[in-house]
Amino acid sequence: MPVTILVVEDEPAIQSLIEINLRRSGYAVALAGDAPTAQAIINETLPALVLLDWMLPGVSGIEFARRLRRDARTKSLPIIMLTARGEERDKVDALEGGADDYVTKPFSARELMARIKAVLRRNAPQSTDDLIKIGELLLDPVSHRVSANEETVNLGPTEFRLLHFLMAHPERVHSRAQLLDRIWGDGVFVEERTVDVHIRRLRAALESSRCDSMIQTVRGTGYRFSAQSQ
Amino acid sequence: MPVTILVVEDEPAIQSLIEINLRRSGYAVALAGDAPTAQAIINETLPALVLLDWMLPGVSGIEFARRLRRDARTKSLPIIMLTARGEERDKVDALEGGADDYVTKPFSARELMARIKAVLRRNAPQSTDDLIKIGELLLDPVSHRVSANEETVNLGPTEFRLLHFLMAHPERVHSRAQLLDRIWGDGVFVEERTVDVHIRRLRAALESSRCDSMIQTVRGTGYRFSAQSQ
DNA sequence: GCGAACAGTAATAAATCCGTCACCTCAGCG
DNA sequence: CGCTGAGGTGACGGATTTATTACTGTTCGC
Repeated sequence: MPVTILVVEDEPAIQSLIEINLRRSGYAVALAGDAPTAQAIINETLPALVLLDWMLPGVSGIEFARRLRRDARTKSLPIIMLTARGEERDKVDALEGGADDYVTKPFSARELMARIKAVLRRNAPQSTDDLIKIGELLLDPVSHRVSANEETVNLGPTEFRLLHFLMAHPERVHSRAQLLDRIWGDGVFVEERTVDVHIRRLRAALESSRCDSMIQTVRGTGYRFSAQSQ
Repeated sequence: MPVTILVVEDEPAIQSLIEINLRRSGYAVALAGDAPTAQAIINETLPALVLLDWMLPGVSGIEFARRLRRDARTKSLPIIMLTARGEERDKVDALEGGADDYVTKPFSARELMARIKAVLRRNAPQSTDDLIKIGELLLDPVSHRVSANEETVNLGPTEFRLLHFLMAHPERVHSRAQLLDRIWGDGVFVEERTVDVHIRRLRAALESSRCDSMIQTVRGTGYRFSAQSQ
């Protein structure tokens, strides 16, 4: 059973470009030029992932994403946003609107495929007690231990939770707000910049094993944990 | 008797490397260089887990794994495969062949230990009357005795139960609440800080044999018993 | 009943950690 | 090139978490 990806994009050129690449990578593709069509397709058969253009005729992509998040059936349907270059606000809105990732146009086919794969992978059921190993970094939630290249990494409680979250959701940008929500908890009032400081402390702890490069800054948006450097 | 792990691996260097690490973590070890020997050992005494190299002379590891899965007596014997780096197909085959987990070579001792622990935890109750030896520490539930480096360690009743529990569940953080539940009993009302005091007393008793470092504090979470320092 | 051993509590000391702020750096842009 | 805003960095004071010690009451064997 092939994995189906729904592409919501109004420009035919881009649409078919994406379609070709998706098919070549072995995905089944569903196409929609606007939100209503997309909604109809989703009602019919739930795709594994939605590639969603920010600019859509009628209902905007971000609005559509929010709608999907509201509906229980599509609540956890992974969404990747396609945004125009440089529109920082778009990125922020996209992530806060519930997108799992975004890709800025013009994008490379390879990048898009990589992100799709990453999002699909991370959507696999993750029991929070499993060992996580990414690159040389090893995190064991059970013994509450982190090591890199055989060496123990010492972390404070917050840094540990931060790293755990990041490694459980790798290859994905997280806004500071999201990180605060997921790691600090819901009703906590802390400055967003506090995240920076903990990121800093985490990086410092990973520096000796050169793993600090896995924690990457996405300017204007947030942070990302990634195996591939930059 | 402690938990026995069967290592099936033809390279002597790797074999002994694994053996040393396993022993240090408190496991008993059985060694085999090929499938027939391994089979003989298994027929003799069922180990708690099998570490199985993918590349074996004669019968391949994967074939051996399948055979174990076919036999009723070894059907649910946990298997961890050792596969060569990067061979994705191997991993898939290994898991489909019935392995519970796999580790790619070259692997870190730490990772291997963590995975073994995880697999054992998944399908192992614990016989509470077995002799436990981890590092230099030896605890005998039957005679109610503890020794370290041949020297007897004197413990009060609560300290003994605490150490027993910790050694029965090593490499694992326990919150104070969990410890109170499991060691003091369910309906007991005691201050959580009391745990600290008993940990202190336990450490003090282990100090002379330098085993106190095995009882580790995990700030913000609880305590952990571990063979590896820090 | 007496003393030793032990458990639990509380008070105090010590060790870490946390959140902010101020200041610095640097990329992106006109 | 200089501006501007985002992120990096280092320091600090307060807050939290643990360690340690002392103390009290209890149990149990004798």
